[in-house]
Amino acid sequence: MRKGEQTRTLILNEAVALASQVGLEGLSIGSLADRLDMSKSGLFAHFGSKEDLQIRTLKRAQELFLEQVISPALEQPQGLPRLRTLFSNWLVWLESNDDLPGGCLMLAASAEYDDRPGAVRDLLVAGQRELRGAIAKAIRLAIDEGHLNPQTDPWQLTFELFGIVLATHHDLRLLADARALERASDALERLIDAHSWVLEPSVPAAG
Amino acid sequence: MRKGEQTRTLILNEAVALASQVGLEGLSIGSLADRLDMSKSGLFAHFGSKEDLQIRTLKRAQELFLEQVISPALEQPQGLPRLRTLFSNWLVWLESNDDLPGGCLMLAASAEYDDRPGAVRDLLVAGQRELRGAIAKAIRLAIDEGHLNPQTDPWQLTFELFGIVLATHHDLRLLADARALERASDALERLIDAHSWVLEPSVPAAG
DNA sequence: GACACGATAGTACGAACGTTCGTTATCTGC
DNA sequence: GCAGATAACGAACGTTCGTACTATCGTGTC
Repeated sequence: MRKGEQTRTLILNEAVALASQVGLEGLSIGSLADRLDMSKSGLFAHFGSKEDLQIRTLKRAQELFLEQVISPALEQPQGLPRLRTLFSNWLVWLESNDDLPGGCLMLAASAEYDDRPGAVRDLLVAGQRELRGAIAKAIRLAIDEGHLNPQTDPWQLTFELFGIVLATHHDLRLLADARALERASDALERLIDAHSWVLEPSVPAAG
Repeated sequence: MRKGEQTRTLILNEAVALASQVGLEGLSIGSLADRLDMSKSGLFAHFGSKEDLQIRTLKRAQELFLEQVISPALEQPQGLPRLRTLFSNWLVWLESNDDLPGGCLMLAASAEYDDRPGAVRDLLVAGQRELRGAIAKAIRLAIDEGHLNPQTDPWQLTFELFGIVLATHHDLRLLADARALERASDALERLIDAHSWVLEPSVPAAG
């Protein structure tokens, strides 16, 4: 009973790494077995189907994200500190190659499955909804703490923050441009500035 | 000679549509032939290899992007009008299902190939560099026209603008959330505001 | 109208895919 | 240390993949 779960975890960790590079669809049972010096059938026995393997792999990645990005942020005080920690953890998650040599698996899978209905897509949507909710909540708390302007729309700010993360991931991965991290930080600060308390609203010259 | 190019164009248009849904890697010659009521071998004869098909498909999509997004924007006067047109054309491109029922092929392919070296990836990188350059140039012209603050970093603003587009694509595709378009517009306006001329810098209450 | 050539179809191939099977090896609880 | 359960194996299934070779069809030209 114990040995089974042990190797299953081993398999899933390798699956997360491999899928981050070739995608959840490109993840093949044969190549995964080769990487682990296992037989194809021996590996397959741990999962009823390929879809099951894909789902468990995705869930494992979501678990890692929770451990490495969300949870540490929740230990920070409410408001901007928590929000900033969340963001910087997220950037580390994007560039860290320890568990995900091919970048964030959820982002890769989102692009891969946005037009493929099924359990994998449903899981992605659920995870994304949860994540957006968590960010919006953190923003709401920052408003409550007086760190952000109460006119701030949490969902709008969440949207824009997510956009920065996406652009960072894109530039890090496709363009291999490390400046993306600095750009992301700058963008975050400008975003926070724009939603901070102001004595006088800014006055455009023309308009 | 003429018939060949004609059907090749037909094939590529269908390939763009199919690849936007299943990805350039998921694009298979057999299924593409079925869709066009052609034989696999007859279709294959038009392309020396699958990679060639993938590359031509991607180039066709880049062509469409140029026609539908970039070129119309260049007909607008320099500065913010051109920048706004570029952006709104881009949003239409994202949601329009005429040519790309599965969303922007370049964005999908970028996620798919960011870890697969080869000609496809090289083409993606080149296209992305070109696009970023075009946006940055439009921003520079907006600065020259006095529409934007001369302290604006064109590359930074390009990065953030691209992030909004990515977030919009993500929300439209994965979450099927049409509000993304409004969020994108709001985000763009805030971004422009932040880089417009101001009489007095905004003063945060705390800091 | 026949010829030539490009365009399409047909067939076959080796490899890889996910999956199932029966068997063997290894672990675990008594 | 034995018995039963679990884990891993190797082989084979049918299907699909990309690709190659050959034959037929359609079209444009003299």
